[in-house]
Amino acid sequence: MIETRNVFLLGDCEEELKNIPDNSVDLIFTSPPYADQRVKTYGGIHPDSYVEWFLPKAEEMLRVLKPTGTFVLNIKEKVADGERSTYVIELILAMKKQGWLWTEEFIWHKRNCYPGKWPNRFRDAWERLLQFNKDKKFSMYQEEVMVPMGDWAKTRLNNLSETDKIRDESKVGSGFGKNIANWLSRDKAFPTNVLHLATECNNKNHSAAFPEGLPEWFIKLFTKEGDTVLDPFMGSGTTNMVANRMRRNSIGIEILPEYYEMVKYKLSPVELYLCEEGGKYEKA
Amino acid sequence: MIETRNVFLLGDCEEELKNIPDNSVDLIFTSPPYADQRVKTYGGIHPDSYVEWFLPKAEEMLRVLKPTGTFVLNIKEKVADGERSTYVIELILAMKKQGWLWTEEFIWHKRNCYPGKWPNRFRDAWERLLQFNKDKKFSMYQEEVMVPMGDWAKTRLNNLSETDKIRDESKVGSGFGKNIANWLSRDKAFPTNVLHLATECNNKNHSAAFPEGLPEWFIKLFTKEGDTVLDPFMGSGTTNMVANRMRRNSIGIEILPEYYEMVKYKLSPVELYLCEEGGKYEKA
DNA sequence: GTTCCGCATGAATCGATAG
DNA sequence: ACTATCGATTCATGCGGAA
Repeated sequence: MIETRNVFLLGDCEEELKNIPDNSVDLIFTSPPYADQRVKTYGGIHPDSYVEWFLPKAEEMLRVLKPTGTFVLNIKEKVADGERSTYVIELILAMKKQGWLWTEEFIWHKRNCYPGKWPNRFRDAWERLLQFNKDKKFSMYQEEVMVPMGDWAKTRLNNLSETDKIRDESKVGSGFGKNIANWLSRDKAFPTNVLHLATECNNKNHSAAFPEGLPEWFIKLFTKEGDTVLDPFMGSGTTNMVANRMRRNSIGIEILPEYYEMVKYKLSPVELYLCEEGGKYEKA
Repeated sequence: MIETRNVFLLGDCEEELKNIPDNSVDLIFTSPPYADQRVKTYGGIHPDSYVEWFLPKAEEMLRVLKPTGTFVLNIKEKVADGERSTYVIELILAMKKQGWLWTEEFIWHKRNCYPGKWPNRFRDAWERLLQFNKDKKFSMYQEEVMVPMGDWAKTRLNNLSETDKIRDESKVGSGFGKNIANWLSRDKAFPTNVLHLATECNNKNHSAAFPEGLPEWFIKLFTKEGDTVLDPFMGSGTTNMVANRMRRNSIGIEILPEYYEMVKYKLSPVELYLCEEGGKYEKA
């Protein structure tokens, strides 16, 4: 029997993070409000002041993260006046000055991105997953995401391939589509820093910012059972719910009471799990 | 009969670019030596001085590009001492100060055949394709790169137009409404800003920096026949060869005599093409 | 029970119109 | 002139009901 603890805090994470001890969190996974987005719900942060807004929060996150821990930041800059805004890359530079190591940048390829057509631009189908660390020696459990090819192939082929194969075949001679057979013949899939996940566009009470598969992958990769996962911009609590299911302790901070209450209602502060052969993450 | 002109220059592009007139190039597509990469061939540029090294060259490129033209820069920062280097994002900020517009960042997802494994990092499967422009109004031929629609289109195409009509009627209020013709007989969709191309695994007598499909896609997108494509870091001449095949004029600058000679040998300064029904890019 | 179809809707972006 | 709002455009996905 494993007991997993959930802590939910209501308020601005810049303040609420101060209630969390130094070096106590194994993974921070979050998707903050993007600049000028969600103006109605979060008030909206102007691109020009985004770095300044985020930096003190990042400072607290740096404090609460264990030296072996990892911070994964899901973010994407929007277009302003025909150009990509630079606040995200400015944030990277600023966080480095703050003491963070910018270890890696993963790409989340959104298969079902928002539609639309413009004369000067295609649809934006990717977001950044910036990996930051306190120390060069951090915990990483690669084998947890190096799943057998059987499962991975099904996912890849179901999610990706029918469309991709068609598109590939139309590009003969350009190097497209040559290597699909290679993916099929492997017994182990080696993950890369590119993730393919569809957004979940059909949620009930709320719109999830990201699919569950996203936090799940990083929780597998950077934590083990019993570790602690923090989301300082909890929103609808996707990260916490997934962490919970995977037998990790979770901390969530949310500034909006309606989201805070909703998550508290959905997830209990203590969850009990039964250890069973074969069944992972099964609730007791 | 169409005549296409190729110009090859031997030398440092910072100097050689000065031989090219103002506002004369429609597309610059290039993959410069990455910092600390290709140490043997280019001498290697240290990450700390990369921006400083690149900037005067970018200044000349800004001069030779037409106002309607586009600069596509294929680049990826390497890992140094466990961290991603920041010279690429610093370069973006510096080029903006120089007058460039950072219009878009495309992702080249490299579907590679050779996996790798490190204790703290997965294989890097993507590179940046940074799009810069001089002006907000630039030429873009989107219909040239359309891709087949997803699977659902086969069975759901009819329904989609129904759905769309209904959705449209809910917004009726003024004018003609939408153009239904856009949806009838639609079998292609516009692509996104994520490109899937396999790296070329077959080794030739040189190591190509990128597969032919990469310049081909951007040449289709940003130029028409008879336009001029420039690669200031020509290397083995992939960009020029593709441009040539697609009936665009090309300019290539290369600092290493052996590459320069090889390309001159492969590609003649003037190519003649026969215009035929149905056959695109067929050599006379 | 499968499969198929109807349908709603997304961390989007632009251009026109209104204040 | 400059900003805020709004309508138009578009494609992939999952759910739920129908065949």
